[in-house]
Amino acid sequence: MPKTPYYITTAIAYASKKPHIGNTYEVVFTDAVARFKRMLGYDVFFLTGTDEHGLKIEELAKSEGISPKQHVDKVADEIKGICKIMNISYDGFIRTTDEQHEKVVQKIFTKLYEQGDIYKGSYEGLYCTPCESFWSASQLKDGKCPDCGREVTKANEEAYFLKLSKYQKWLEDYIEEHPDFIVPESRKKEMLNNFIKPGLQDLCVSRTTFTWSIPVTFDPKHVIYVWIDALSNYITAMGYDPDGSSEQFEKYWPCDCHVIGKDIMRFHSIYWPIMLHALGLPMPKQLFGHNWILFGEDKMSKSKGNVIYANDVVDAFGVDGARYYLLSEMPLNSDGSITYESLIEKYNTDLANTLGNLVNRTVAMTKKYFGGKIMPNNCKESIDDELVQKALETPKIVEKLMNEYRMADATDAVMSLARRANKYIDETAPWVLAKDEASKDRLGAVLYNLLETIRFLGVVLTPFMPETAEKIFAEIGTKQTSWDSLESFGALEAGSEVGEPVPLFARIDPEKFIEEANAKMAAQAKAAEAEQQPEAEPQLPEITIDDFFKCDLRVAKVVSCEKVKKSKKLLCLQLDDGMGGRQVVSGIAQWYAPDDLVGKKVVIVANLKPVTLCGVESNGMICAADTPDGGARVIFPDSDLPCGSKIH
RNA sequence: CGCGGGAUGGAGCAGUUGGUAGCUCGUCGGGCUCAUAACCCGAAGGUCGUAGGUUCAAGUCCUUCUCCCGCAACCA
Repeated sequence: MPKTPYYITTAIAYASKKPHIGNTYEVVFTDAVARFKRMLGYDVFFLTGTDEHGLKIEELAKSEGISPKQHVDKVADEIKGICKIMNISYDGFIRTTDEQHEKVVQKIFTKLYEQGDIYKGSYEGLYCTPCESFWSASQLKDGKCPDCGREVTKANEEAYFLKLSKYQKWLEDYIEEHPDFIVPESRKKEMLNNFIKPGLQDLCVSRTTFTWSIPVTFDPKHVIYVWIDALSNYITAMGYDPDGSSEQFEKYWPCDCHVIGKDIMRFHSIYWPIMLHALGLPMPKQLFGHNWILFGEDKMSKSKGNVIYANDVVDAFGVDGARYYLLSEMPLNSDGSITYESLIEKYNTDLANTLGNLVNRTVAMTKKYFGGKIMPNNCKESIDDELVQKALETPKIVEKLMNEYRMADATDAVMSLARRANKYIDETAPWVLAKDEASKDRLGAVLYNLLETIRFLGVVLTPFMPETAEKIFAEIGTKQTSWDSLESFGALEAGSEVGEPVPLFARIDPEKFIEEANAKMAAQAKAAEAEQQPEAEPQLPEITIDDFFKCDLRVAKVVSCEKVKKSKKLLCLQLDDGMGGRQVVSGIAQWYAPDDLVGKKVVIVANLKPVTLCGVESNGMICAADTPDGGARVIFPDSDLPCGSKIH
């Protein structure tokens, strides 16, 4: 009987810079699923890769003085390197600059155009001529181009659009009728309520403002903009072709699971299904949106110095230490958090103490009492039953949990068996048995049960920690490593020899480690700070003093201040401006509590045209300085300046 | 009232269809010595965010409120 195909993918990583450990989580997660499915006998294809086009990469390459291709080659190599050190068992690695991919994407684009799903229209926006860029109103800084600060003008750009509106109803019905299509459930509701039900806007799928992308065949001044290019990787990599697909594609499509971050759920649950539907292809069976791994409470960022890369963790904890941590720490319903404290704790308690020490002490006893030879189990006692029972049910539990993507619970189920085995050693006290020649048979049986349980552990751990599993098998001298071999207790080969007892995981001293890690983080933050200096904002074009005097800057006192309801960023301030008072709304709620500001003097732009924000009128602007980490700090003038003082 | 998720012993989490509240870590006490000062046992510690309601019975269902988080909107 042919094996059932199973096709699983990660999102392709944007090849702009080296991914950190949080980004690496996805590929490790997917790898565990892929390995697990292979063990169950599926014919698995596991695809990952890189997304290599776009303006950002074009610009990055320019600033580095290399070609975009050179840049993405470098980053793609880094990403492949990470896969290698994390022991990722992908079957395919697609790059969107692969010739085959580019060719097929062009065909897809053309096909959609010819059948009327893509049409030519115009893209309305605010255009900055020198930068050749379009901006939306909300991207503008003070009404000017956020890049160069110059005036923008209303302009139309010719562009191609994908008709999402046409398929809205179909998509809504499809998602409602297939409750397992988008998991977890909360993400599905998010998509449905926030995007689909309010109505889909046709999607702009081409650009003329940069060139580092795939040209539109029939209109080469346009390049294909991200979505059609990037999402198609899942089918082009498998050999899809509108003119006739490969056997491989026919075999594996539709995909069983797209593993993606929650941030790109939108593209995968809306654009992708509509594209596929328009192409006449079946839907992927499932989209799994995973959460993020944060550093403590924070997002990782270079300026905070808390960026952890895969190789940092691997250097200290080994591949499997890193894999185990990522897989076992992620909660179901919220973002996970990585800290060195929890990393060390998990490593020491689960891997070194519970699992590693179990293997070590068992093998050591086998050496000591039987010269390393595995004795047959011909002396059973009822006290063995509980251990045997637990060993037999563990693979079934893991299977169930893995099918629900509950990694943390699955790894815990494995550890639970290891703990039970440690307890069994206490219950049977082999060192007591060893003292009496008459209980030699029983001693052999006890060790057999332990070694067999360890074999179970090894097999069941394989998807999560493949390298450790291999070490375990070598240490207990078994060739019985298949999932099927866990059907019954006793497949371990009596008569064969165990290996040398080598510790699987060396314990780590938390205090010493954290001290070093903190020093490293501080150094990283400092380096990032230094690196950021040259990136100072370019000075704006010259103005005259008359231009400056158009701007009425005043000192004002904050009389009262409160948060704007329904808004996370806005504070509403009542000011004494020496001119009768006014109300100003400011987007600084993330950095200032209302009480921080009351009574303080601030600098305002007094003659700014009033606007309404979130339903609240704002007459002016509070002056604040940008901070390197993207925050803002309000400028406080001397408190003895009278309200209304003019500033120049 | 924009949409959705969450609030469970010191910490991090699990609790399927309502029926004595669990797990890991930490703490305290004890045991063991095969082992990586590892392992095993026991104990302390929770009125399951708040206020009501349904029920013989609610962490689990309904409603109110408070606080967190995600998405959307919003940084004049």
